[in-house]
Amino acid sequence: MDVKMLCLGVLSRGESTGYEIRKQFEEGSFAHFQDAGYGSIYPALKKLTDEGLVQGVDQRQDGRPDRKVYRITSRGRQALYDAVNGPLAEDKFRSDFLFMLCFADLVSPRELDRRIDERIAHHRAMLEQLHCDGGCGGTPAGLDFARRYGCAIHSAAIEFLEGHRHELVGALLQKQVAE
Amino acid sequence: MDVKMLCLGVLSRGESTGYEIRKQFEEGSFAHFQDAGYGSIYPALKKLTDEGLVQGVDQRQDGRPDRKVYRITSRGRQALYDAVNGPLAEDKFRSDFLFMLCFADLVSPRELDRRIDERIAHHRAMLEQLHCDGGCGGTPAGLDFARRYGCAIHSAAIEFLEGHRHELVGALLQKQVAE
DNA sequence: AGGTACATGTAAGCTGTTACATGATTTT
DNA sequence: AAAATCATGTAACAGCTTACATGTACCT
Repeated sequence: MDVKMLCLGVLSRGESTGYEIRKQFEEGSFAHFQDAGYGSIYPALKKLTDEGLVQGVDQRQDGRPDRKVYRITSRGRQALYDAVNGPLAEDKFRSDFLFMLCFADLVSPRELDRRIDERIAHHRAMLEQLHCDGGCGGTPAGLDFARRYGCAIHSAAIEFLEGHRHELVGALLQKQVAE
Repeated sequence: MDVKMLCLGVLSRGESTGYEIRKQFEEGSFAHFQDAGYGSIYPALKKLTDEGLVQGVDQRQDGRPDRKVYRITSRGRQALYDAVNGPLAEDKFRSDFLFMLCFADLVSPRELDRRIDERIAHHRAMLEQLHCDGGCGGTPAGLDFARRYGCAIHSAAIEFLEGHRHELVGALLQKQVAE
């Protein structure tokens, strides 16, 4: 799914602006498994407009910058339907943190410990975010399932890191003494 | 970390060819959190050679195509050290599967069920792969930790999907009946 | 006879990131 | 007075993917 499809997905839940769509990927229900910045969202909305999948209407506001509210078209809904029912690309996951862990022997145990703390804090923040925007009755079942899936993964990560960090740091400290 | 650093990481564990490095990202210890194809590995090795971080030696083989064996240099080791101790980019995770789940109401319950089966099978395959290449005594502590981290995450994903799939499919079936 | 594994590389293209440009209003 | 929020967009660049080009040997 490219940024175009992601925007279409957000717009299928209701009209929105480029700025608001961005927030969905930063804080909202999609934040834990997708990402997109202004530099990809605005061009995507333009292309979607050219293809007739969305329509944008300028809206004047006083005190605030004008904004352009986008709405999905019926052709847009069809395109989303096709994409969701078509073949899906495999997950892509890249983690500098795990890469660093592979070469943990190059990092001081103290620094490693700090980084693991930071990492756990990050997972906790994600968990809180995911717990926040859930639960309200009107949420579609699939969206809520994806949210709870995210909770499960982040919880498991925290549990693993808290349960096993000492083994890693311990092993590295011992190695350091041996040298 | 770009593909250059990934190659440097693999080469820090011992000399290797482009072809073999690729396999590390497809089946080996890095497969669960990084990815790279020939089209990015070969150019990366060339650039690393130009920068003096690796050295490549041509090796003739009979019956098989000649190959070029790369070895990390001391400057290469320093560069890896710097990268691992420097600031790390945040994890990047994009999942078409989770995106599809968000719009599960657009997919038939039957098809959804099939896709969840497939997904669970995929996680099981990853788990098996991760269990395989682990455990041998000589593995550095960090590499093994990253491997077990992967096991924890994939296990949690399986557990969640098996434990909650019926709620999702059930909700969608009910909705279908209601219409 | 056809598929897979071995093995290296290039070129074009697609996608997304980063930095820039602009500017009012509200909060701290 | 400074920083954050609201708000849209472009241009240059970096990075990775895909397709192409080439060829042997082994397995079914």
